[in-house]
Amino acid sequence: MDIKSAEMAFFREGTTDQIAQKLLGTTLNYRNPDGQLFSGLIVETEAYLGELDSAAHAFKGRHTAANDPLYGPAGTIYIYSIYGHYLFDVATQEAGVPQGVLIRAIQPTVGIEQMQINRHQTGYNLTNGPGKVMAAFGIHDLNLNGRLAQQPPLWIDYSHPKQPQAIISSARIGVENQGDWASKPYRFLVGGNPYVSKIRKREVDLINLGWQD
DNA sequence: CAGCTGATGTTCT
DNA sequence: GAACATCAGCTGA
Repeated sequence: MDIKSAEMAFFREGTTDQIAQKLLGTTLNYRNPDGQLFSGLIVETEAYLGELDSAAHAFKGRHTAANDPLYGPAGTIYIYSIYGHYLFDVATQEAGVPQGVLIRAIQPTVGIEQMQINRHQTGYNLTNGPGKVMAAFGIHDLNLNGRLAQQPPLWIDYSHPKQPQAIISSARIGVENQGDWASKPYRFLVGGNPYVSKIRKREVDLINLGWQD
């Protein structure tokens, strides 16, 4: 199997909720037009299971210009704008199956100073929410919508994932009134990591940040 | 720190 | 003109 096949397999291997969990501990990267690199460990994801999922953009097969990337092959980037913010998703199944994973939070590792400038914030507030991640990277448009997340300039590196001590699941955020599936446990997070959105201070692991070793 | 609320801009009706 | 996979700033404790 060549590298391209291996990369595609990562996203197609398993159900979308399994992929959402496998993405925890992998690295999200972005190289901006000035050549600056931004990286962070993915610490929170949500799975959206397509046509049957009442909380998903593709519920009942809804297919518009805006959500078209969800129908692309595994690894297709789906950027969605909401309330003036931009959110990053990746399609997880074969073309025509509109399932995907929303990246909700990262633990920054590279480009932190520029992220602080882009966000006008410091500390855990830098990237502890889906709109905050894109803003930290300086992405405020749909330019990379529909591109592949297996290659620069916006890509996921899953070659040496960091291992969570524990993966916690809960109901997804912000979809409370979106029907029967709203309460299903399709949100996944690295237990104890301080960059997880809405985590309480007393639940944070300040020694290992929720990672093994 | 938790909880509430107004601002926000794109998409679809 | 409504809906929305959000955020920051404010309040009260």
